[in-house]
Amino acid sequence: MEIGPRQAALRLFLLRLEVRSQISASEREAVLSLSGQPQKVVAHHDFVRLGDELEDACLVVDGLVARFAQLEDGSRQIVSLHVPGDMVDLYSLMLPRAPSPLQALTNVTIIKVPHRILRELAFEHRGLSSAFWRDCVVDGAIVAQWLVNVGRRNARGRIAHLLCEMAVRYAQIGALANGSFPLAITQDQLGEALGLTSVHVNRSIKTLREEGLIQMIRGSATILDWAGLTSVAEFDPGYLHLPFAPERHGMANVRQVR
Amino acid sequence: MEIGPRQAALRLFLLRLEVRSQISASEREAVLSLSGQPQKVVAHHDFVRLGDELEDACLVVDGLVARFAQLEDGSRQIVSLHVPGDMVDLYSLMLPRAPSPLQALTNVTIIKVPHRILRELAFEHRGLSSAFWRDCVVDGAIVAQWLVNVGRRNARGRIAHLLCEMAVRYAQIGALANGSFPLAITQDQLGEALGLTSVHVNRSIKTLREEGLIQMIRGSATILDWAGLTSVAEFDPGYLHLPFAPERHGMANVRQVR
DNA sequence: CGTATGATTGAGGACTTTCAAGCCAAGTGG
DNA sequence: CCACTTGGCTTGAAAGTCCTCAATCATACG
Repeated sequence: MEIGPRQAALRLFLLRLEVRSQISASEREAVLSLSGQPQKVVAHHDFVRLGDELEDACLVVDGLVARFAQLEDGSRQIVSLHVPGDMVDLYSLMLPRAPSPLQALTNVTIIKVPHRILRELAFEHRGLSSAFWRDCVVDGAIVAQWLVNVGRRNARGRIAHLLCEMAVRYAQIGALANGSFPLAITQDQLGEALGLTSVHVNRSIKTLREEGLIQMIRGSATILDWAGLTSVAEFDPGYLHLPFAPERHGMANVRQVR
Repeated sequence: MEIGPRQAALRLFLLRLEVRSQISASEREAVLSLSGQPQKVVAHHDFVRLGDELEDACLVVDGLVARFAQLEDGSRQIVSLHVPGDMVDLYSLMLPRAPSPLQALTNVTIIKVPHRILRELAFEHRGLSSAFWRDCVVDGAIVAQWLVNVGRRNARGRIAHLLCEMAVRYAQIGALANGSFPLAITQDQLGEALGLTSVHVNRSIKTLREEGLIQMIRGSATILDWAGLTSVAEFDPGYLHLPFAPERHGMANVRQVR
């Protein structure tokens, strides 16, 4: 039997909940039977605006979604990135008035899952209530790591750290192979996430490339030297609360001789 | 009847929960009867270390507490600041293995509230469960704002924004009067919070002072021109989810003529 | 094939850091 | 009561990182 995109996204969502929390069989079923029709959003469209009164949370089915803030001069700071299986604004259950807008960085498919249903689930199932709460907390911990990244590292380190994080997160959804994962993000958007200009992002990527650590072409990132990159980034994946074994993705934990 | 420091801190904690969530009378009583003896921590001491297995959450009774991250070179990034009435690591209910260390920036009094008791409370009282969850989410939203601050604003703007935020938070606990509040933080620590060096913090504070916007002396910050400062900071208090009326604290919303 | 979006590179300037020194207020001990 | 110490604040000069402006290049697409 073929499974649709909705089912696939729900499985990813469930899988991540299970990695971080204890989920019972009935809770598992409840999550997998969540409703909501997939809908498409074109690249660069802000599909949630600041202050919107939300009645649904967005589950990413396909593509890359960003949560961001915008200043008066129009410049943006991306505050989090979301891959398929992420419930982008699960926190909106607690803050239905959107505290940050959401943008589709690429063409995206999302499912709007009604708050009402999520609340019912959390009400009926203690385990899911905790799991949702915990996921919100982990999301916060990731933002905190980004703050450390932007506050303390130089451009090269910031990019390295982001790439490490995204590699682990793409591994979790089975989209990391031979060190490559589909990071469909422009250098402009990377700059918005890292507190840099696209020009400087470009130069720093060049440095990392010349060091033999990474490669980035046409929406795909490849990590050539996991040990080297994590060392540059001072990356410790603990904060993601995901299992990760680099050697299972063609990223032998051996620093190349240069 | 005199109330002890524990009772005072619990009242501040409860007050903030009530501002952000619907709390029933029985829930109110339950919060106020939380146990835990006050204990003192001397300035600069890291009283929670990375990876500690926690069995309590820390409620600040007095002083200023910081959550931070430390890099290999010893440099630190402060990720959040906590004033009296804040349950610093409420999130530890969901992540008992400390994801960030905690430091006393000043001499501090805290109460360690057992997770067990908080869990019982959340289990018995739906409203408290939501309130705790929501508070975790708001804490995350504050960190996200800090990320925007560090990622997008220059030193002057960052300091202005932090001062605005802390003014609102001190107002909430009744510690803002005539634009002054007790921000007992060194310029070194300010730098650690804002991704700057203390030298540059110093120069930027000087600028703000010369512009007639603020004054900072001996552990006390004074906002001389609220409108001017919020304008420099592009500050919008919404993300704090606290009530705030500047004119009630001797901070008329009128920009001074310079 | 022209157009558009994103990547790349150069040059100059702005903001921030580093290193170093001096200052000031508060606390300590003789 | 006063030298002495200490932690934190202040300032100067030089260097470094990152930004701005601008032009060129590459790739995809209608």
